[in-house]
Amino acid sequence: MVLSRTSQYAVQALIYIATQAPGEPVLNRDIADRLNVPAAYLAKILQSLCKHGLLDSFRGRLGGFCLRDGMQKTSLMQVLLLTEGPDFTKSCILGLKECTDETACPMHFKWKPVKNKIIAMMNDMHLEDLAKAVQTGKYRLADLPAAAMPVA
Amino acid sequence: MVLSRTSQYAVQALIYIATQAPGEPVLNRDIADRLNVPAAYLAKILQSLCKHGLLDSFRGRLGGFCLRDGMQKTSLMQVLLLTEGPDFTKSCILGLKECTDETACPMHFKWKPVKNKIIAMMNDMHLEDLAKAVQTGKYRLADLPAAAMPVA
DNA sequence: TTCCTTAAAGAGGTTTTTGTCCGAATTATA
DNA sequence: TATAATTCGGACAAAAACCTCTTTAAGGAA
Repeated sequence: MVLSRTSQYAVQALIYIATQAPGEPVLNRDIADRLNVPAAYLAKILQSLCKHGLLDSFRGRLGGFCLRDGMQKTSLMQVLLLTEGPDFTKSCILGLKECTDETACPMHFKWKPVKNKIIAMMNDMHLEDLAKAVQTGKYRLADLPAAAMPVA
Repeated sequence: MVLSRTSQYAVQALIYIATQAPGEPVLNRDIADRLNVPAAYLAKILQSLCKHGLLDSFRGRLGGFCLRDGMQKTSLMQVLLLTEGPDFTKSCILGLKECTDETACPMHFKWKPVKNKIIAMMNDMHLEDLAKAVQTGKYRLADLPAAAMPVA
């Protein structure tokens, strides 16, 4: 309804990494297993997050990914601007290229405050806090694995 | 950010049709021109809206599409449930299949009220009202045509 | 009846998103 | 040094979303 799958994977992975001991690289495979997400695809996403400075990566034995120093405070908005693109906050719900208070689509003034709530929410949530929430055990980052089915 | 292009085209077209004289079929071509949207694609969308009972269609001369009787009161939510699918209102922002108050993702309780605002908004807006808003001339359904560029 | 106009239907094409695979580079350790 | 473990980079593949084309059927008008 709001985020691409790529964004969802990125956010899940970042939160998961933020729950792990800082400075201890986390394996792509472990993240993928934990989130139940395609590993090769996730690797691409993590690489991209590295290029954008959110993560550090280490090759070879004991390699993996960890949050770049200071990036625990990253807001979801910062992440989404990378994964959804810089126009993430600018979109008209009807798809008009130009939709401002002056030249508005008929939904503009109803949509605007809601959109602003979304933006405020994304600005308000930080990896750190989300990671802590997960660490309490009250919240889940991924669906539970399906129960093993008996073989007919 | 929220709606597929197909949904955007559908909503735009429905509002446009609602601005036209009831009972007077509107040509697919006219709608497409007016909204600056691919005509053949729009035709598919309108056909689907017919099958779902929002529109009536007429073939041959003086043919076209018009709102089915009574459908001026259709809410955007009704439209979006058709174009985005029945899970439109159920989605977890992180993509979890199950994300409820009991088994929640770490964003759940922040996202929930915002999602409910979106749902309320979509339930609140009806074709009729949006059409009237457009008829005042204060709101636009499509981008203005690009100004003709001088040739070099 | 014949012609023109229109939507219907279905096949197919393109683009974007999502996902896979493989070889190369890098690193710790035995 | 050799080996195993890991990310990197690029090419490729599959699926979904978006869009086009062609033919057919239907309806109104000359």
